[in-house]
Amino acid sequence: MTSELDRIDLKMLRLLQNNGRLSNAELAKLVDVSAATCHRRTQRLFEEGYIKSVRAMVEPQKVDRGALVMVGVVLDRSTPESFGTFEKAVAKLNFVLDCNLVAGDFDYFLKIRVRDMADFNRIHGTQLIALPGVRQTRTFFVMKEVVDNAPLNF
Amino acid sequence: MTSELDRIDLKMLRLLQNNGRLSNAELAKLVDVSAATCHRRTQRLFEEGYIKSVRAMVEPQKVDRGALVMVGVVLDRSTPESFGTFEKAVAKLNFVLDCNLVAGDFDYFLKIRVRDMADFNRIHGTQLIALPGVRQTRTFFVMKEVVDNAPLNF
DNA sequence: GATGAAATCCGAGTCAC
DNA sequence: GTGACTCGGATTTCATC
Repeated sequence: MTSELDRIDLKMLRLLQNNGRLSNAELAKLVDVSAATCHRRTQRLFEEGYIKSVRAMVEPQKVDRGALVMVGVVLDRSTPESFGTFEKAVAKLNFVLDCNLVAGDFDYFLKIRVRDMADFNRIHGTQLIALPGVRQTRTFFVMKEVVDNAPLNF
Repeated sequence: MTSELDRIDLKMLRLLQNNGRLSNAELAKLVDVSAATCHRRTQRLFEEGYIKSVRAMVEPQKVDRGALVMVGVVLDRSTPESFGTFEKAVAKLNFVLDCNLVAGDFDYFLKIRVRDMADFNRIHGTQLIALPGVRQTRTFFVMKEVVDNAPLNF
């Protein structure tokens, strides 16, 4: 059963979001509870799904994925089957970081990371416009990343 | 000095990206090196900036930030000062997860997380259109998150 | 139900090689 | 790069409230 989070749980979540490598002992000191209690509470945050995962944030430039592109997609038809087919296909593309169904001028917005513009153009021509049901795409090259993946505020 | 990554380093990066809680001992087994070697290599990945940080991924719905919104922004003027002022102001808004300067019909794209639509409307009226130099904004409410923050493929 | 103290166990970090 | 050793933290037990 998922019960409420108290002030200590929230503080732990914020601390772990900003530094997932905190040891249990360190975290316990920061939130002023015993190591045993801290351990139990952390377990609960995982078990009850408050923390989905802990992830090392890899620097994209360092692994040759320095180009970020936003792509707006419009589908041919707005049927549930059409959406479903498109979504299944997109989920397999590992260069797609985000894919969101939106209300407005586009059906979907994609956030994509690739090596460079040439790489994107190749992928666009071979994989994006080839996605099922795509009528048109609009590409927005990112010229500067001002804020990238900021921690969640809560 | 930043030298190249070999096959083992890359494998470690991928493993840590998918599970930042892996202990050094576990990681060492997975990449088939001794714990001491694994430890030194991991240190290097941090020191040389391959891993920016390790983050607990908090489930937005669980902390009352279930609404995701993409916002396209157009500025009044396209001067460096105008961009700089806008960017400084945006960086202070803790509900902004991403902010990217793009080429195309908009100047910036923002990715925003809030409690709900009512919350967004309040924020839009009081904080977004009030950002320095904003001529217009276009809001795309996210109706379904198909892929959210997928791990980087490299 | 929750907690913290203590006891055990295991891994991190450091050493020599 | 490996293996060993030491020390500190992770995890469990248990008494207590």
